[in-house]
Amino acid sequence: MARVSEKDWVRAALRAFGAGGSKAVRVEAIARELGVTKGSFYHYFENREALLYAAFGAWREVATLTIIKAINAGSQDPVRRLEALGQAAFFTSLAEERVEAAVRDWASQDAEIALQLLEVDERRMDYLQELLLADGVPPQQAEERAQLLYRCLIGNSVLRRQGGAGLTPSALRELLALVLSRPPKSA
Amino acid sequence: MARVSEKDWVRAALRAFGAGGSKAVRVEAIARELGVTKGSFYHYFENREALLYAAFGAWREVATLTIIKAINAGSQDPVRRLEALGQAAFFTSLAEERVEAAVRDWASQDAEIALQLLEVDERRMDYLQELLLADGVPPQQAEERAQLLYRCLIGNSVLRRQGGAGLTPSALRELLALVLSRPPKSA
DNA sequence: TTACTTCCATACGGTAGCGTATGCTTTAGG
DNA sequence: CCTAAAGCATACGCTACCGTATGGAAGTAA
Repeated sequence: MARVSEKDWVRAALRAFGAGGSKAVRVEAIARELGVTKGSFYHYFENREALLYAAFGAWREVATLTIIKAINAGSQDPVRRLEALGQAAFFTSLAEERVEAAVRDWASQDAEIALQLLEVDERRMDYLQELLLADGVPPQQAEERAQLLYRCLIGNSVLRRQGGAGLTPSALRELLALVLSRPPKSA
Repeated sequence: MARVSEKDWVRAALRAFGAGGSKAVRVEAIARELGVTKGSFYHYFENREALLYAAFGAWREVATLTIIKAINAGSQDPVRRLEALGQAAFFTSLAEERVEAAVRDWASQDAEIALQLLEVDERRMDYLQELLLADGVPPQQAEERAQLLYRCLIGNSVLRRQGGAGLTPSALRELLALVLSRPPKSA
């Protein structure tokens, strides 16, 4: 085995993290996986917690911006952007979803992580709201529907991760039709 | 300390499970909490796994039926039932949500649990679909919207558990208005 | 009481994991 | 080449678990 860098440790930690949550990030296990011993680890990191936070930082950087940038790089039409976002949520790799789920799980034990995760969620919902506003949904509804839409995406991710079927394409269309509809005024 | 029953063990296990997931269900820790030693545990259970499955069974029994029965015991009007269900999802104790989240987390590691959890989800979605149908939503939309609504509830539970705000009452009203609306035919 | 069962304590062996101490290699600079 | 630092191996102590073996105490029934 060649030399192992700090980034190698973080990458491997993210893999383990996605596979089994924060408790699965074990120094000695990852060392074996990388073909080295703990000696390497404690050369780069203060302790196990430091590795976990580093892994979280790497995830966080990607989680908020990558998708949004990818969407924005596509069509200018907000409707198409919403569709693309739905598709992205639909086809996102399970590996990434497992990491995000593990982050949420970890957040329930670590207040600092919980705070930062909240910010990620806020930013994503703001983006959804922007798209809805850009499509002419009134402000009041746009905010509420962004909350609803985001919760649908989260819920869908949860169910997919469990092996349940994702949303059917037609249900996805229905979702977009609903959140983009003009206020029905009916109850 | 008085004698400790098998049910005491299961109850305590559920508490630990909700607090820290399946890995937090530790025989010796729970024994301390109950004021006994492992001797008691291994008298009632084959091993740790048996306790976990017993705890899951207890959860499962409640998770599917309790809410549905409570709703059905209320108003006959499907709209009011949906509202009540939204309120229930909104006000459900965090402790119960944490247990459910821990179950979902566990399911990602245990195929047997994953299967049974899938059935729970199916049953709940069927119930939602029934309510929508009973309110005159066309079959096609009812099925899709049941999926959407359920995902919203799951997503909301996830966010609440993280310390995020739950749905605002007005967003909840908007959600119900959307899933109950007549097919808008617009996109 | 006696005898039997249920329930639990004590003590042990074994594994997995964290963190530390210490020194051996390999690499880079001069 | 020589030296210093970076990268890593080895070995240790420690804790937290699981599971087992065994006997004792407490309830119950005759």
